[in-house]
Amino acid sequence: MQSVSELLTAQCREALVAAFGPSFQETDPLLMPTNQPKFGDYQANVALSLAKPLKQAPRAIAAQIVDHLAVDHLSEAPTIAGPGFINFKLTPEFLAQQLQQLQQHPRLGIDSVSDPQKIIVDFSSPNIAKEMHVGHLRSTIIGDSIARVLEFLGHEVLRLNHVGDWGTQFGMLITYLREACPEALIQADAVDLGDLVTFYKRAKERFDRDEAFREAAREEVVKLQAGERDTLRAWTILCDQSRREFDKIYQRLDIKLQERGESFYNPLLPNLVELLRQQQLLVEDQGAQCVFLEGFQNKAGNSQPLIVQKSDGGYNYATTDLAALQYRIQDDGADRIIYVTDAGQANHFAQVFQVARRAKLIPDTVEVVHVPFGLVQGEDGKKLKTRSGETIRLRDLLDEAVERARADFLERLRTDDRQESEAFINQVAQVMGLGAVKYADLSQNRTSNYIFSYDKMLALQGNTAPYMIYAYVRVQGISRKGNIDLSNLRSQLSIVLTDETELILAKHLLQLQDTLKTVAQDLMPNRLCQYLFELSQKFNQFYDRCPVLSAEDSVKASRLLLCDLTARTIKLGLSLLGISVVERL
RNA sequence: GGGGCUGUAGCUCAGCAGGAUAGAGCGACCGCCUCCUAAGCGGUAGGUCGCGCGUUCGAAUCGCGCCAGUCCCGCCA
Repeated sequence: MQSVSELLTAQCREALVAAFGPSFQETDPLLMPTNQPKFGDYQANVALSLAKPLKQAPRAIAAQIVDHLAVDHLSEAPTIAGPGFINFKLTPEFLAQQLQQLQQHPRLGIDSVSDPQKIIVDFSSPNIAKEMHVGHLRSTIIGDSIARVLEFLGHEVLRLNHVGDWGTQFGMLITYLREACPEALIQADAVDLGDLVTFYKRAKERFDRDEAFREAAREEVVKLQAGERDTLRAWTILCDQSRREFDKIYQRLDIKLQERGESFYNPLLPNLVELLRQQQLLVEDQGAQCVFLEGFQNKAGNSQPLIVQKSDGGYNYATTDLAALQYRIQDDGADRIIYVTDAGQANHFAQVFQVARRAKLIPDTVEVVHVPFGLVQGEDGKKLKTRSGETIRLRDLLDEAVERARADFLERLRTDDRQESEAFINQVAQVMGLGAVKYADLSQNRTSNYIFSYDKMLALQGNTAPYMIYAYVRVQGISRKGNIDLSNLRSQLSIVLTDETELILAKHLLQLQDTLKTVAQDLMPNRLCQYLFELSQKFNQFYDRCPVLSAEDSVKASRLLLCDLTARTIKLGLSLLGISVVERL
């Protein structure tokens, strides 16, 4: 379906052309929702911006546009207000007709895109032999939501988990384990992941202070890269073990993604360096193979290098990312590649993208984009560091969230003197707890930093997942109470919108498509959260003022329709955030 | 030294392809359950949109400069 704003925009375009000629075909009418009800529902600001080129007064321009507007099938007569705004107020009849269409549309009015793209979303990406912590939560949840939205819109999405399963860290860890815990290297599950993390920290300490250890670790890396049998087996065991732990988390969070770690690209690295050499981008400096960057300077004011091959012959993660980029474009056939990582890597990606462009690895038709998010900070405003040991483990965080939701729900049951089955209580706790965690993260503009707080993350009131789930449950309550099968509402029922809250709700229901398109373009799930929160607010106001079941038949029918559309929209919207609902509370 | 991000109400943040009187949640205070579940609804209080200059008919939004916080910057990822 065409959205209301698309319909109005199209009409404005036609009016512009009719009034001022074909050269205005591409002029954006600058249509947007009004910020105040007294100005109607939408406003077109184009008249003001045309004042200078047309050398006419904005209000006079607006008048000419209005003269050529044919919008009486959807709006009351447009008015010119203030310095030259054109205001539109949608008619109740039009809204009713649009709602009817929505009701019959299997995807709530959202058509699949006509030009599906192959899109890679690279997210989550924990490191092998480390535990997932709150820092991984943001990438995982934001990436998953972006993938869900793009999938729903009809794109072919490849969700890639670019796990850290290669490199110096393994040299350290394996070297350390050889002496501290050799059984971990030959036998699966000889130690658990928590112990591995401890070993990793100790290995890192040794690496930082012990020259001989450092040398041994490097040799181990060389063996790994050469595919030496012992080392490779140790590596495989470590990876398998970590993978099982990750999968538990992903299963719990209902996140699907395909693992393709750094090691996957390892065989491609020599060719990539060779390619850079052929492109004459490579410069040897102090034994390392470098590409000197444009626009990046070091302290001395000289051009900064991106090292693609170390002086010892090893490769860096920049090399891997370049190889991955090449593979994803040439072999996966990606049209758009999205990297969801913390903002601290902005420089890195800018550099990698620059070198890739200069090496002609990125055709003009392919979009590569870093989707950064702010750091997870402690209460002190400092970055939560893995090495500090104060990091909160992801699985503990999720446990805590579910436990709090459960305690809260039990308290409510006690207050209302209700009895419920254990299974039901568990389900509510699960949905509410995990929903709260995900929503807390997604509802923030991802670029801002995130000060970690259990209390804020797990709040169950206000702009939270439970608020929206509650609105959804209210609709299901009406359905149960009235014995009404909402999925079976008569499609030709008449709709009468009279109360202000009904009109406001109806208008908001019709904006889902605009919202999803924005999210797909800007990759900002918080816009969808904002939309759903406002929808729930508007529904609750409607619910407060407009009885449904006790209303007379014609009114009741259209109110049921509003309820059903609201519930379906909330359920769909939350699902695109990776959040599920319950049918009752 | 260079660069990224951030700075909006007591707190946490939306808004930033320029648009009419800057919004929400939490917290505070005052109301609303004989009526579809109050995880709800209504109301009050609370802001020199970090500071300055500029572009513009119009700037929280764009540009430049400054201040503050945070992160990154050659062989870790």
